[in-house]
Amino acid sequence: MSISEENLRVKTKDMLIGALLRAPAEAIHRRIIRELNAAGFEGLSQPHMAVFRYPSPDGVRPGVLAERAGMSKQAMNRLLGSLEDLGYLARTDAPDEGRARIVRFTQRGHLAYAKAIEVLREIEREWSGELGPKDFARLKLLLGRVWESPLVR
Amino acid sequence: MSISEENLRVKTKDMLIGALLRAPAEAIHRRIIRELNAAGFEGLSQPHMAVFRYPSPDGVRPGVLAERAGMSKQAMNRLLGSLEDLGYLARTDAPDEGRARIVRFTQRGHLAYAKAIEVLREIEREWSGELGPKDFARLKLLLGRVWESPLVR
DNA sequence: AAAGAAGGTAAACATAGTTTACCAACAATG
DNA sequence: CATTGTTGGTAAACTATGTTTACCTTCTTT
Repeated sequence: MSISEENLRVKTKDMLIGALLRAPAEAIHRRIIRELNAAGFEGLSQPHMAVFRYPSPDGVRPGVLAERAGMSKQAMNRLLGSLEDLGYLARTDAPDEGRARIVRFTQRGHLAYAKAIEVLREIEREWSGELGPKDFARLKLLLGRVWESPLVR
Repeated sequence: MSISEENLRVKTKDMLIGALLRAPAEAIHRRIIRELNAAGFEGLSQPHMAVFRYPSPDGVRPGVLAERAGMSKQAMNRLLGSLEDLGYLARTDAPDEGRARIVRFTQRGHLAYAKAIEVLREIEREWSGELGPKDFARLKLLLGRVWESPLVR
């Protein structure tokens, strides 16, 4: 190993939970966008992922999506307009609920969302191969416990 | 539990690794910015975190930081200019290395970075309390193995 | 010496978000 | 039952943050 490589190599032992979560989360994020585009779902970019993510936006009101994504209703509404133009979803009137609207996937939207899930499952297979199925299951279980706790709120 | 609450509640079992990593990573990210600002390190915002994160930018060239952050050298250079104006760092000439420059924390920069680490350690204590020390250690160990693997590249 | 590569910087531009402002539908209240 | 307030949504102006394009300086190569 060269001196520069040794200097660049990072010490996992010193790493705190922030970086340990951030790095793989970002890598996954980028990969999903890349593979969606490659699979013919063009036009989808980073910001759109605030909509195309768990839990599914299908059947949900715009304001709720804005809150989930931690952004203003106006910003979310623009994203929705953009995704509508790209043919992934439609905003329909909610019957009997005042001015409320409801976001619905189009056929194309359903396909794109399914593709994203497919990519994620492939990533899970890779991780499972690297860590071993038992340890990967453990990892998911632990992260699930974090999610269910008040820590993430 | 009301009907609407039940509908909103999310099923951890169904969650894929993307959401399981993303949600806590984002929560931690926001909290660090909030607590840094509250501790008197004002002006620091989301984009600055591309610099203020592991591994430390201290002693590193701007181009390397750009690559680490996955952004253009120009965008990084602006961030660095902003952080320089805020008094957190300085770009100094690198001796005997052509046009190269080196990023150095100021006193204030060192203090802010130390504060961020302190917040992270507090978060780790909280997680450790929630999961139990053993399971939290396991979680970090597993994430460390992911980091060391080619999965994150 | 000339050409090219590496590192950095600057300005124009595009994108994506917030702020401000407004409209429509329903609920509550006198 | 008219007025007021609340909720949900939308539009436009503004702000920030990033990329693209272009250029400068220093060092290396030929």
